[in-house]
Amino acid sequence: MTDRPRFRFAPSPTGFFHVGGARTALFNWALARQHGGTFVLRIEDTDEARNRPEWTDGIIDALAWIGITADDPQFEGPLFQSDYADAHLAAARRLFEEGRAYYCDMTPDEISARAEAEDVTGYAGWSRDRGLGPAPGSVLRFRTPDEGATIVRDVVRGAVEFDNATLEDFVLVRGNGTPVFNLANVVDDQAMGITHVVRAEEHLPNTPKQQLLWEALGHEPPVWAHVPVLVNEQRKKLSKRRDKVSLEQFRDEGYLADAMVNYLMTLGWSPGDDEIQPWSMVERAFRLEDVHHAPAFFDLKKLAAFNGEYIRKLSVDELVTACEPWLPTEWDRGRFAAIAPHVQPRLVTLADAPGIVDFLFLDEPEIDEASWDKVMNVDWARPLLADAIAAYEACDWTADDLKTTLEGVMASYELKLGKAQAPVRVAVSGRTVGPPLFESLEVLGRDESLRRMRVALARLGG
RNA sequence: GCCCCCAUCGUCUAGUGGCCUAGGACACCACCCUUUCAAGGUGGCGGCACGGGUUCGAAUCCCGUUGGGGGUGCCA
Repeated sequence: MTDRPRFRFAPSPTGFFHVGGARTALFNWALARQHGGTFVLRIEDTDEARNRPEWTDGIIDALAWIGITADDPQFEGPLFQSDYADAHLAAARRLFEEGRAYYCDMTPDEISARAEAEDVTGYAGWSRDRGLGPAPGSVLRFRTPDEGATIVRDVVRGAVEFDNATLEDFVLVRGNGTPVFNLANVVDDQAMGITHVVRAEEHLPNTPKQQLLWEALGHEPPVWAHVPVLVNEQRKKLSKRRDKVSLEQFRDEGYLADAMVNYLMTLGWSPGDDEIQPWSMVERAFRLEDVHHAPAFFDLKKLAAFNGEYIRKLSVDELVTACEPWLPTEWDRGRFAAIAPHVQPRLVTLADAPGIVDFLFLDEPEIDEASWDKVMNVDWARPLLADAIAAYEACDWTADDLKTTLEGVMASYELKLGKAQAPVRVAVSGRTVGPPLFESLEVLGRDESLRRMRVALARLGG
């Protein structure tokens, strides 16, 4: 690798940050870090994006969330494609003057008509020798070589050969005078001193054209690397329409950045037998050469498993802090902290937290009728509840004591603790499932717990 | 149609000619633990797409087939 490699990440703003883009960014970031290089953020802005600066801010925020922070010395940007418009046109002019490109005044309709008539696919260089000059409505086309092959040396795929005869004379500048993606892209990369282009595989077919442009413009092509795309369960490229692809959405649903980053890095690459690895390790171990070649399924279930694991690794303090955005403002923070150790192993996402312990904060528990019917429709439910209330009135109100006391009560019913705790649980929480009962009671407090139990008893006709 | 890429358990992957009776992770199943639900522990199920070569030996190399995907814009 060159001394100070420069990697570029070139998203086009769309109002959300694609998880596939996040992975590509991470790959570039790891490389830049381990080689002391630079991560260049180039915004490939369009007219629409130019009018929406918040889209660019969104990209920067999303990158920051996954640890790629704009104030890091190895981060450069954002740079905007639109700022290089003059350079794009200057390059086009130069290509024309040097005979590497030519003007064509055929309309798309004329082209398809002639292609059909001559039974060829696409544009067959019909204006190559017409000596046309620039004119309104005319496009500038690149004169691709007729013979030989363009060989793209790709770090992950090896040498990929494209027969030049199959490369048509592609458009460089549109009829309205604006440069096309391939031209702008190459000119920008050159202007920004990019040495490594690491991007998704969908760009591979564009690469021979871009490589030809690099050479025509007098530069050595960069190091290319095309990483596999992310696909859905139907093995199709992840699409915004039908797949959950927005990084912001995962963030807002309570996925941890560390979990997301770790999971994303296992798509197309593996850190070894232990997949749960901190970024500090991943950053050192990642190798483009080791990237897998086949598309990878973005598996929400595995992401969820990673997230749960990362949540369980948090200290209780960290967990409480992390949950903050999802907690109703009126909830007592001390009370949440007290029960937090017991919600921790039950979380898939941080957003799940409130739903698990809401009964500790509500004035009245929300009684799930199905749970009530299931648990209370036994003849021993009412007497056991009555006995429990009586025994609890004289109890120390610690989780241990609450458990021992209930065990004393249930002895006369010949019940196991699993059964005996059910009516109490439903009386207090309204549900059959939830955090450990006695710890919950301790946190809820004597008065409120007993009150709820009495309400339940009354409903049972006691 | 044409061009390009790809192919190991359901999924993500390890594997670079003998360490492979193919390893790990997620999911799934069973059991253990247990205060419900989780978490945790143990075990299990499950794969080299197919056909030809090359080689003493192939998941690994070559060819073909089949199957997926991507690209084929005056989109990016």
